[in-house]
Amino acid sequence: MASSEFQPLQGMSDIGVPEIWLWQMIEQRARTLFSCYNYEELRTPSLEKLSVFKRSIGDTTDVVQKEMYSFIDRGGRELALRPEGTAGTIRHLAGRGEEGLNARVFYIAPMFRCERPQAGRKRQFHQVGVEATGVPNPLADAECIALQQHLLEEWGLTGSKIQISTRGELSDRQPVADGLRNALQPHLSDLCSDCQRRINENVLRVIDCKNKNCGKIVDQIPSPVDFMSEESRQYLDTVIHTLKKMGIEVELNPKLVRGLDYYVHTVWEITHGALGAQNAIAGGGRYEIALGKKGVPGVGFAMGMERVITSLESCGVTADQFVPSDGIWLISLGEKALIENMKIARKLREKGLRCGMDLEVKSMKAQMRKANKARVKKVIICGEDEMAKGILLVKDMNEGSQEELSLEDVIRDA
RNA sequence: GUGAUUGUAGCUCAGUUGGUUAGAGCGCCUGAUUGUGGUUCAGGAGGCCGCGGGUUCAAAUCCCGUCUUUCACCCCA
Repeated sequence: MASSEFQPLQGMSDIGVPEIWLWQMIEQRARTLFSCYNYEELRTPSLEKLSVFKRSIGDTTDVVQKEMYSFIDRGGRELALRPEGTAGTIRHLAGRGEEGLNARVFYIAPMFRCERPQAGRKRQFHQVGVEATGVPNPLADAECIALQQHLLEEWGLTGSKIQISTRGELSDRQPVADGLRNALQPHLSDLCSDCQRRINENVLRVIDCKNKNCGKIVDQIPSPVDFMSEESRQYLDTVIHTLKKMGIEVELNPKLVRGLDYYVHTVWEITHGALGAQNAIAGGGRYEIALGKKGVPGVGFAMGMERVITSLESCGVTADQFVPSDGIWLISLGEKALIENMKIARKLREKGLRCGMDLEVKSMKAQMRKANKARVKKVIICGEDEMAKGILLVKDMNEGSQEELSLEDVIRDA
């Protein structure tokens, strides 16, 4: 790409042939599966009031504080491009009253985060996600994880790992934070400088610090789950037990930390080795989102489509496997045949057949080459002889055989 | 936001210590006696050397800025 005039913005990309075939496969199979699980599609606007995200994702989270595209519009309103799908979805469902409190919706949509691009991280990226509202129920969480695992299977992804943990109930937060702080206090001087700061701001972050030294210390102290109530631990056990019965393998990881404020109870993450530093292809959890005086409880997940695609490619699922390869190419020998073929093409397309042709007179050789590139199954040759005889010469591109057929025969065979 | 890294044909990339008309492979187009693709052979088209400035007799090559690529930190999907 020589000139920047033709480039999209930093961290954003155009998606076309050939990758688009993979995207289409992913979206088609997702829609089909969601319908099997009784989820309906919901499309919310990309742009929302800033407060929608501040309140549900959390005012102090990095996503809100430093990653959002937010701005003041001409009317002086504070707006933001959505950095994730849950907040807008819940905003919508909360407005639907009672039926919104017991709904199942899915979305496939672009999200925006103004970060420095990196492997598996774009400024405009795409998520497929679901939200199922309703009071906390371990079976709902299990079903949600099962759906997600099923989806990965449909796409043909292998080698992914589901890690699960819990954040407990709201009332568990304080005991967990206090417990961790107390446990870490004796090791304070051995923690990295970031963690010394985190211990006051957000203790949970110490738990998943990548620093080796911090990791060793964290291994010695109790996990967050140990400080939670009996009920919270029981809830997680039920989720894991149910999944086991359903034949779904998950790995309990008490050190799993999810950054968004709205999570309560079950949280999980799906990772894949092909990814690099950003190794999570998906994340999910149960949440309780406050909107006005209402708290909307639910469970949901989001998967990063770009990350799913790099994972798929690493296990041999690539775009060229989904190239359209049926269809017909019309070859016209002479001006009159060109017009005749326009008429035939129209008829074939009315029957739902993929059908292409050159729109100017070219050599037969050139037209055959195009037919080959278009990967069509059959070629119809139309010239003076055929028009005189009132038939079409049909060539099978794989076998190389030719036969004379009527238009009706062609339509029936295809 | 911090630290690295990249930019030359549609694609993947060469391009010597600055030196004349910037190359290759793939792809594309045209042909190899009548109206037949994939293979082969011959020929051809196609470059703001990311952009702007500077140094120099001379810059794809050196310097500065800017945009972009890729990667890591941070955080997340």
